[in-house]
Amino acid sequence: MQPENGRNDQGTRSFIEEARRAQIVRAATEPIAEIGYAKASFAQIARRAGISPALITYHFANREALIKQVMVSVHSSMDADLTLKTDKAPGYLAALRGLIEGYVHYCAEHPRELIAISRIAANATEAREWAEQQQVATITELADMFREGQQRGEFRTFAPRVMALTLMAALETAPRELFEHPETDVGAYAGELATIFERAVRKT
Amino acid sequence: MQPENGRNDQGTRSFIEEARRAQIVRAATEPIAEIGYAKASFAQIARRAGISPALITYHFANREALIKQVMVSVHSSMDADLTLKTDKAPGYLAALRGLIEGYVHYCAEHPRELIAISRIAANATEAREWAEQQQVATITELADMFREGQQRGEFRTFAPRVMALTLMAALETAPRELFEHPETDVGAYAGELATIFERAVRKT
Amino acid sequence: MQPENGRNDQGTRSFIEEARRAQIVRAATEPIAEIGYAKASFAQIARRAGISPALITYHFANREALIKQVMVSVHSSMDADLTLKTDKAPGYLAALRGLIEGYVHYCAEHPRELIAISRIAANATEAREWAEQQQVATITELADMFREGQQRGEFRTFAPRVMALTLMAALETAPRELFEHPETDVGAYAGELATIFERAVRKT
Amino acid sequence: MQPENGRNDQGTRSFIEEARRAQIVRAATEPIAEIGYAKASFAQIARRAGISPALITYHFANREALIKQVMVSVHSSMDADLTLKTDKAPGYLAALRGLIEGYVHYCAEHPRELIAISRIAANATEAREWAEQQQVATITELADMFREGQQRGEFRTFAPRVMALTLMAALETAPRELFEHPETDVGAYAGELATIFERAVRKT
DNA sequence: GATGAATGAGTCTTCATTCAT
DNA sequence: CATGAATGAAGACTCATTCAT
Repeated sequence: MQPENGRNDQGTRSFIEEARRAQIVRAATEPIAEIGYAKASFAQIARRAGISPALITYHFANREALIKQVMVSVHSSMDADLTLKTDKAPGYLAALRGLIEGYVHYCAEHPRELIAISRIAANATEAREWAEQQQVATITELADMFREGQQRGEFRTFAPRVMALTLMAALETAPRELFEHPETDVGAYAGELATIFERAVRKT
Repeated sequence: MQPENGRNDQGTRSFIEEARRAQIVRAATEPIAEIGYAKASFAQIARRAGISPALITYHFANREALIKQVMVSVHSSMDADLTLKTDKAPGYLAALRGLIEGYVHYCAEHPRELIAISRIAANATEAREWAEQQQVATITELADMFREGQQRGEFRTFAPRVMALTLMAALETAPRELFEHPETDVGAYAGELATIFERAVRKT
Repeated sequence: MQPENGRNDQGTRSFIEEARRAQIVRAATEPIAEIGYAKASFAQIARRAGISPALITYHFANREALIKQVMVSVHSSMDADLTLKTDKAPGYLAALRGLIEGYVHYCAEHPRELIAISRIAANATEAREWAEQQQVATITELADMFREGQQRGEFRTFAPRVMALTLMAALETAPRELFEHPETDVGAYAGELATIFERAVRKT
Repeated sequence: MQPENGRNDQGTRSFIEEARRAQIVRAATEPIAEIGYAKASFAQIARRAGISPALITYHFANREALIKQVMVSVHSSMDADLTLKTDKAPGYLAALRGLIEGYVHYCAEHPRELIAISRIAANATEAREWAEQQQVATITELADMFREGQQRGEFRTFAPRVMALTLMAALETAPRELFEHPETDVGAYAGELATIFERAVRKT
């Protein structure tokens, strides 16, 4: 009998429950990144996790739910990592550079996760909607940051949303480049990218 | 029976044959853009084209062949359109601006096609390989353009490949934005994007 | 509009009609022998005949009808050939030898036709029924021949039907052997086979 | 999901797994014998087995695998049965008679199985290859037996291969005759057939 | 908690057959 | 007479999902 997908009466999940879910989510990431969303079947994922396919359905209501959880997990662990690195920058220009370099380095360390979520975003309807909301939020945050930078006089006048979109796009293209060209000098890549946007936003 | 996938002895296709192929390719574009590559089944495409699923197989050897043709068609009509608009720019900075603005305007006119090929590129093996070669070529061209601009002294010193990747990413994000926010002022979007890269590459 | 499958008001077929049918039947034989009954599609047959698949349906009511005609044609041309060679044997033993040797030589000359009909017999229901009637007739004839030979005192006492079945089987296995082992000495094969049955039927 | 076609880590199959496979193989035999290899679809077989077509794919990698298993199973159970009956014959003539009579009696008991494999052998590529190897081996064995019998002086001089082929053909025609004429006196049939070959091989 | 067995819905594809031209 | 275009029925096969154990 299903545990109403892992929640008991208090809506919480047991420890072991949570551990299994995490294991499955992790096991799902690689096949998606490597053979694509469509071919990453439960059979594939289960084999990699060393469990039976039926167990996936036991822990996740359906495929969409699992896929969405992959997105959520990758996003949240990335957020956790990046929040540590950025926050305490001395100004907006510096914060921008910090953000970009932090993200690029994160990409270099977790290429598969990020490729997986890009694959998911291109396919899974429900997960994409969630991701789009996230993205809307992120873009809004970035745009706000740009706007504030402009108000403080650190940034020139430009359309914050266009800049935010462009930055997002530039960041999201990093994982694949780093994955497909592992010889890339990550620090240089990060620095160049930061410089591009620094010049794009700064006055003069 | 099959017309050996549409080629007669001279390797040509009849007019009606060509028209059907084009119709099917067009009909395939929308579902791919809207519900994703994986769910755009023959049944979906055929329903939208008002034909039977078997007719698709009659005109295309298999799914991959259809999908690839979608890519090729979109690319070639885009190339045709863009080639007209660009070429005769008076310098590298102007060429860059012309390229960006031209592309953005094209996106505004054909958002579904471009979204479709981005979805395909994220999934279809054979079509992706073709698309990746195209992309590699495009990036190389862009990088070459940047390099030449540097040699002519119009551009500052920067890593051409990183700039090319970033530009590609920025361009490829345009269709979705314009599709999802139809109220966007296309001219302004194009101008802002061009300015971003202008500042990113120019000296001073 | 269909010519009621090639028959005009008098139930006859025009010359050209007949020629096409013969051409199609001939063209059908080889693919069946070579790639098997199941894979010998109209497309295959039509390509080999240099006509369109639709024309086959135009001349034959359906697949079964074509297949059956292949059987009928092969049988009748074989009968025509063998009748010439056998009839005037001086006795039953000699007739038996003549029959066997004639058949084996015919196999050596027309292996594909005979392989084709064996393939058909193993599959096509309607054609098989016709072939079985033929076979019943042939076996009856052979059995009658054996019975007469016994009455004339040329043959020993044995069950004519079992002998007839065995002879049929032995004859029908010849085409494949000759086709797969083209180096076989046909005359020797025919002689050995004739001797086997000679010894099986003769007195002492 | 699929049990990697029925094999667990030790390469073994569970009892229930094995039982289902056997059931499916049995269920496949009849349609093949009755309506032919080509028309014995998964749907047919599944209906007769009282299971869903998908379950066949669950237990067998693909159609070829199932078909081959039918061949293998029939052959092995026949071999097991015949080995018991023959072996201890006092001489080559007696062995020959024992073989023929044993086989004919086996045919009388399992006509459908033997008809099925003859149908398969005429069609299925992969299974046919396996069957042809078996047949080649059998013919070689028979030919060797004849050759030895000649060396021992029990048999007259004749071409062993032709005799072996003829015997094979005679044996393989038995199932159909016994199936279509159930009133046949099996013992008489077997005896007559044995006598035919006895006379064909013996000296004098 | 976990799984092996089973299935139904859905995939692409093949093919004989139809029909307007 | 002949065919290119088109289709419906059927094929094997995939896969997320269910359920008894």
